[in-house]
Order: sequence, then C-alpha cells, then structure tokens
Amino acid sequence: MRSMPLDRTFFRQNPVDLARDLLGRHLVRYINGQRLTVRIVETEAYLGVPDLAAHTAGGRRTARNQSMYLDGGHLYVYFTYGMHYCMNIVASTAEDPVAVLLRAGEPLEGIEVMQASRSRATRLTDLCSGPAKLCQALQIDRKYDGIDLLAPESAIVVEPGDLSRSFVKESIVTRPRIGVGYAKEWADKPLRFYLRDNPHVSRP
DNA sequence: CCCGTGATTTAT
DNA sequence: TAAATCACGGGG
Repeated sequence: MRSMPLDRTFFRQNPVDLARDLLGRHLVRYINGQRLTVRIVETEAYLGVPDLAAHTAGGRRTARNQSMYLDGGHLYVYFTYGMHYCMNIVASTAEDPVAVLLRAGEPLEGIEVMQASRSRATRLTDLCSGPAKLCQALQIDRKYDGIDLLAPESAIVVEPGDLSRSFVKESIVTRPRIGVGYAKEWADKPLRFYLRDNPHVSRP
C-alpha cells in the first residue's frame, strides 16, 4: 500500500531548506512490489552555479549533469571513481541547477534485500552509511538518473515519514561537506546536515 | 594510510 | 587525443 508522497512544492524549496527538511523522511525503493525503506539521516546541499563543489558550478551543463536542470523532485544519479553511484534529489526549479546529495539512511524495511546487495556489510550501521553504500543497498544506478519521484508508480519515492520521532527538527547537526576539499572557499561552508547521534551517518 | 577503477571532464 | 580528476569505500 502506497502512502501519499510529498508534493512538488516540497521539492522546489532551495537546496539548504530541502536538505534539512529531508532529514527524517522515508526514502522508499520498490523492487518487484517489495518496499525497501530507509530513514534519511544525512544530506548535503549543492548550490549550483556559484558553488565550486557542485557539478553545475559556473553553469556547466554536460551529458552527466543534465538532470540537475530538471524541476525539483527529479533524481540526479552520477557514477564516480570507476565503481560508485551517488544519488541526489533535484531542488528548486529547472532554471536553477541545485540538488541535495543523499549521504546516509537508517534501514527500516527490506533489510535482508539490502544486505544481499551489500555482502561486505555485516553490521546494520554499515549498510547505508555513505552515498554510494546507499545506492548499492537500494540498487540505484544510472538507469534511474532523471526520473521524476512524483510520477505515478515511480520506483523511488519520498514519503513524509514519522517526524514526531525525536523532534528531528531540533536535532540537526550542521558541518562542512565531505570530500570537497578542492572547492576553495566553498569547501568550508556548512552545507552538510545530519541527525545528532544517529549511528547510521557516514562519519561523526 | 593507500589504492582500485573507469566514466567524465579538462587540457593540449 | 591525452591527461587529470573524482560529492567513495574497503582494507591494512
């Protein structure tokens, strides 16, 4: 049974607000009618044209990053290091190529399927505690680049989740983003967000 | 700490 | 066309 997804206006927020608002939400991946669900616990905002760490810095528009130029609520999946996929949720609107990187999730449903996709991960806290781990656990690759999360019967959906659980809005830690040391003054900006003390984040 | 791994981007 | 890069993860 599918619950009501969030609507388009939710995803059209600016990427900082969306990155914070996505914490505690449920990311659901449907595979053969089965639900794989994680609670989103860590995100990063990428601010587009001026952001030297963003794939769209300087207004770059290439075959790889073209989904960042879609409307809010679409998916941007990219391949890197010759073996890893990472997924973003596009924010704002098509004129503004910004996105939120999903960096970690807390497994809730379909855990055995996720474990089978990640044979190296024995502990639950290693299953989705990184952007490429999350994609591997949820079996998300470039085939899903550019999909609309709000399309009927979408294989990937964001649900409202249970925000009453721990008043997450008061428990957000803000830090510089991971792995963007090349981005000069943008490397240190506080654009990474995670739920305080959650053991499923990629690193404390 | 180091390194795999290859698509993508950037420099010639 | 060639070289450098990389929003990472796993192993020592």
